[in-house]
Amino acid sequence: MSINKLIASFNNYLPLNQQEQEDLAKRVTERRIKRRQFILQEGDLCNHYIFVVEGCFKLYHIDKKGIEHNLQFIAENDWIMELDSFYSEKPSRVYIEAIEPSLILQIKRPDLYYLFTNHPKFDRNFRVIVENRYVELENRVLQNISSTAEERYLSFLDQYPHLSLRLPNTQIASYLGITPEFLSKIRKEIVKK
Amino acid sequence: MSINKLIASFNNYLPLNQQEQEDLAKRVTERRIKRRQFILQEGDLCNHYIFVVEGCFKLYHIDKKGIEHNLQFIAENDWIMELDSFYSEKPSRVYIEAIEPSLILQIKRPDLYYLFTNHPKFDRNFRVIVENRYVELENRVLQNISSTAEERYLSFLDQYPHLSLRLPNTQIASYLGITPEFLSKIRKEIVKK
DNA sequence: CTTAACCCTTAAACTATGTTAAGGGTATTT
DNA sequence: AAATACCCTTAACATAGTTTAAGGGTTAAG
Repeated sequence: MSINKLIASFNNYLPLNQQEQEDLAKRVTERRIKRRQFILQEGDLCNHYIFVVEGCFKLYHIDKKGIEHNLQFIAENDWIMELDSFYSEKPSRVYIEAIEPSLILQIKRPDLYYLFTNHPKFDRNFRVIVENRYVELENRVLQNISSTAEERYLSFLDQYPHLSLRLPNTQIASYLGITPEFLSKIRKEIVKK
Repeated sequence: MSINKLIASFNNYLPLNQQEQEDLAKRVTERRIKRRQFILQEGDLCNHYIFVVEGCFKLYHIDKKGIEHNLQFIAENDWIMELDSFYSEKPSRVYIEAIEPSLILQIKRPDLYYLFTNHPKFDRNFRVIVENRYVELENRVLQNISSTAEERYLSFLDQYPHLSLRLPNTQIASYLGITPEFLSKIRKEIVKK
C-alpha cells in the first residue's frame, strides 16, 4: 500500500512510532493524477503537502513573455509543495503539472499543523525535508552560476539519467534555462566530439 | 545586550519561555568580526549556526575561472549558515566574509542539537527559519529566470535600498550575475531615461 | 486512417552580455 | 604625503544564447 511507502521514507530521518504512523495515515488522502493534469496552478493557494508515490511532476513558472521555466522535476519518493504559498497562504506563482500518470498522497494544511502540534517529531522531519530541498536548490544555483549551458546539460544527464530518458528535450531545455534550438546545437556539438 | 536581540527575533515565530531562553543563552557565543574577516572558507566545515547582531556579510562561491559569485547578503537580525556543510558535515563550497565590522552570536552544532532534542520548539523555529530562507532563494531563482539584467538591478535597488547604499557596485554586479562593466553600462542607460 | 499536435533539427540574422584595455577617481595603508 | 589598492566608467571587439523560419518525423486524437 502506498502509505507504507510514505512511512518508509520517514525512516531516512526519524522513524515514526505506531501512534505517529496511525495519526499520519488518518490524515493522508490518496489521489490518481492523469498526465497533463495540474495539482497547482498560478494564482491558486497551495493547500497541501504532497508525497509522490509513483509518476513524475514538473514545477514551473511562466514569465511575462509566456515562456515556461522548469524549476524542478519531482518523481517517486519525493515531496512537492510551493512553500511560499503554503505557509503564507498567498497565491502561487508556479504551476505543478503531472508529466506522467501518477499516484500521490496529500496532507491538508490543518492536518499537517495537527501533526506538528501533537508529534514534535514531524516538526523535525519536515525541517529536514525542507533543509534537503534547500540544499538541492542551492546546488542548482551554484551550478547555473558557474557553468556554460553545455556543462549544465552534461551534468543534468549525469545527475538524472532516468529523467533524461523520460523527458522530451523541450522540457530539459526549459530546465536548463535555454531554448530547445540551442539545446539541439549543443547536442550536435557533443556528438561531434 | 545582543542575546536579547536574538531572543526578540524568535518572537516572529514561536516565542521562547524562560527555560528555553536560559538554555539558549548558555549555548551562544558572541564574537566581533572585522571587515574582510572570514567566518567560513571553502573547504572548511561549517560548524555553527550564526545570528547577525550587527554588520553585514556576503556568502559567495568562486568558480573555476576564479570569478566570485555572491549568492546572498546577510545583515542584522538574520541567520547565516551553509546548510549542506553544517548538516552533512562535508567541506563548504562557499565563503562567508564580513563586508562591514560585525557582531555575531554563534551556536555550535552539538549545542543546536541539544536544543532540538530538549526543546522541540527549536525544531519548529529552525524549521521556519529554513523555510523562509528557501522562499527567498526560490524568489531569487524566479527573478533570475525571467528578467533581464536591467530589471534585476532595478528590483535589487527596490528590494534592498539599504544594501545598495552600503555596497560597492562590484559586489552588486556579482550578486546580479553580471560583470561590473556591464552594470556600468546599465546604470548609464537608466540615467538616460 | 487521417489529421492535428507535438517534437527535433538546421541555419542565418540578431541581441544581451562578456572581455580586454585604458584612464581617472577615492580610499586605505605605509 | 606618497604609494598602493580598490572602484567606476568608456569603448571596441568577441561570444553564448535567442529568434525566426522552415522541413521532416512521431505520437496522439478524431
